[in-house]
Amino acid sequence: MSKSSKTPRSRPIQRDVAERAGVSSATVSYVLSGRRGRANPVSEETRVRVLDAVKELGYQSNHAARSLRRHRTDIVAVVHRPPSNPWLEELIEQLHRSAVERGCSVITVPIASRDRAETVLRVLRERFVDGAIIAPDPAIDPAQVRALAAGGLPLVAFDDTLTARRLDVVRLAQEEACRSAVCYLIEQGHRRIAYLAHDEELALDGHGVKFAAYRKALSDNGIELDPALVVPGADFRPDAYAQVQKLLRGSTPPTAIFSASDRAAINAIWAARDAGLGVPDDLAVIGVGNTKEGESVQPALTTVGTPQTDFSQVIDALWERIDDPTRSGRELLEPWRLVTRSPHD
Amino acid sequence: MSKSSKTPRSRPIQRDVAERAGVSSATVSYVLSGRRGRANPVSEETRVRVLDAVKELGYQSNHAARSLRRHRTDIVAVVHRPPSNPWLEELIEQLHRSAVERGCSVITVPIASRDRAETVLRVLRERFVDGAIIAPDPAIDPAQVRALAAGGLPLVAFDDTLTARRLDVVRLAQEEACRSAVCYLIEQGHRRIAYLAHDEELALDGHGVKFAAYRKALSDNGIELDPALVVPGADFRPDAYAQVQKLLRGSTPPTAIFSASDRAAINAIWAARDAGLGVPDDLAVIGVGNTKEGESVQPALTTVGTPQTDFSQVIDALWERIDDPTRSGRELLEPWRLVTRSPHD
DNA sequence: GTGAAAGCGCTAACAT
DNA sequence: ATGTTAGCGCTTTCAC
Repeated sequence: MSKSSKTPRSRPIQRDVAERAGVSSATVSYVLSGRRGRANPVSEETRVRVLDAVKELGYQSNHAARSLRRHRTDIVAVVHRPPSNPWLEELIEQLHRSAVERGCSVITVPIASRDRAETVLRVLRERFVDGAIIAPDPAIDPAQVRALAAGGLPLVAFDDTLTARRLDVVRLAQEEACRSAVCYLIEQGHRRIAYLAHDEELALDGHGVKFAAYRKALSDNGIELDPALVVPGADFRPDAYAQVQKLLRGSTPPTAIFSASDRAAINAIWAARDAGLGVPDDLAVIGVGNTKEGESVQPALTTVGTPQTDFSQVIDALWERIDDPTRSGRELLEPWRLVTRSPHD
Repeated sequence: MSKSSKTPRSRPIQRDVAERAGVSSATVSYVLSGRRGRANPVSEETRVRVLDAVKELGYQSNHAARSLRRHRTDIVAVVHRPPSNPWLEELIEQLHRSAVERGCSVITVPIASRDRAETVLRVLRERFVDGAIIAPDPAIDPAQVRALAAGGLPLVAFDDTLTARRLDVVRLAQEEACRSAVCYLIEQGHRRIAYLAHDEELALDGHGVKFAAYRKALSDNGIELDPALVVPGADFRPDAYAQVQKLLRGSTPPTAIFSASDRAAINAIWAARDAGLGVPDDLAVIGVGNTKEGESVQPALTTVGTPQTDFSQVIDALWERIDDPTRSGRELLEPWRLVTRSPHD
């Protein structure tokens, strides 16, 4: 009895292909993966026979076995907190384009909240991926990012506070940019400035950088924070619309809004316009993200964000770190800026 | 010399833990993964020793090895075409909640265009995941979905035409619902109805169901299709705004718009309002998706989509198929409907 | 140019 | 209650 008559498997394996082509499993591997490092090719005749057998059997290589052996998965991840946004999708798109050249696939790992991070990060911890980019403001404890990096996982994180130790970090200088945005409103004479926060930011103890920037700008200018002006809603458009609508109907409505997302800022503008208010005369609005969308609102949205969206530096940093995981940490600078736009038309 | 003095590895492996705890590698496995099927537990004392060793060494199990052995990865994927949308994010969120109970992680596989599908689907073909949900209108050739299912991959696909053979399909009856939406506009007396399409739909030869529905509704009512009224822009808000703005400035502007997404429909409404037109009097707009956001626009958006967003049936179908991949294909019905909303307030 | 064989790190029978 | 052992399916020396 030959080896071939083992218990029937659900999917064909390399050995099945080898037997069908009348070669060894090693040869099949050479044909499919190329003989790395060696110049010795497989003869054209065998190559064809193997390829035919592959097609006939519908063979697909087994990823687990391959990556166990090769110590790499050829998959990279983008870790982010939903909801998605155009900035993130551009990052993923560019990573994708770059990844195909390396024969690498891109997946995303959405993490909705910190309490869920621990379980989901298994995908990174257990080396399911060769490396990852961590998008700004993920729902992950910084300590977990450090732990992943310390574990040797190639990582590039958009983060302003993490030390660039065993990972690369991209500095956005979010707090400074956000502070300048709120100060800008104050310079325009605004005193009652509302803050439209991401839902999870208000839930966290330490609060996030954007809220910190907001508070700092107010206190630096001797303005007392009115808790009634700090509301959630930056995550979802309908929430933003409803929250702003409620604010504007209040007894002492704000004259300006600083929104943690462009998304919400735009809905704030709509809520104001639907309430019969002029923007920016009756209500000034500043968003965060510098998305294309902000350019087509009426009036165009003043916002805070990265001036450009060329992620090649970031992506290259990831590839380099994957190729040399022990490389010392690097710090990239893509500082956010205040992008003021005057009403157009 | 004991086995322990092999060449130094980058990460500790089970054997390292075993040696440190003075037990066998099998015991470590039992402690960490539980003794599946068996009732025999590990003694409390060894358990603690092993766990201590794990912590001291910072051991993380190797996913490739584990899944090679266990024939499962405990990872499921959601395949979709960017940009993301609230409906999709709700699906992912619910899948997530359900997955953690099974000790399963969720990843997403964004596929931007068909020509990129082949390479990216490696993640599914090579059994990187235990199963997948394919969101509506993915950038994948139906033949590829069939091939994946035929290969034995547990799959649940939102699709109206695929045969529920070796996969489960969720029928949305998109075309019928979209047709009824366009017919609704025609009944209101509209003759010049524009179609705001997803970018890739216009690029494809066969065109998509939404465009087909649009054409059918027009021809059924004896209205000739004006190519000038079929424009892309449904993917990105600024594009939608610009396209509608251009349409409205044309010599013979449309009186109604059928948009392939709520997202774009809402921007169509704003383009109209910004152009000084009344909605729906001067321009009627219908979207697709039945998103929450459509409720807070002024006027509220009439749309086409799933009335509810409880995905438990779909998610359960995935788990059942993963547990029994040979189960015959099932057909789920979540038909889209026309959701008419009159101007509110 | 091709094959034999030794693992990659883990789990699960089976033995003790 | 714990250890021994035989692989999972693949890649990669090394020998021919």
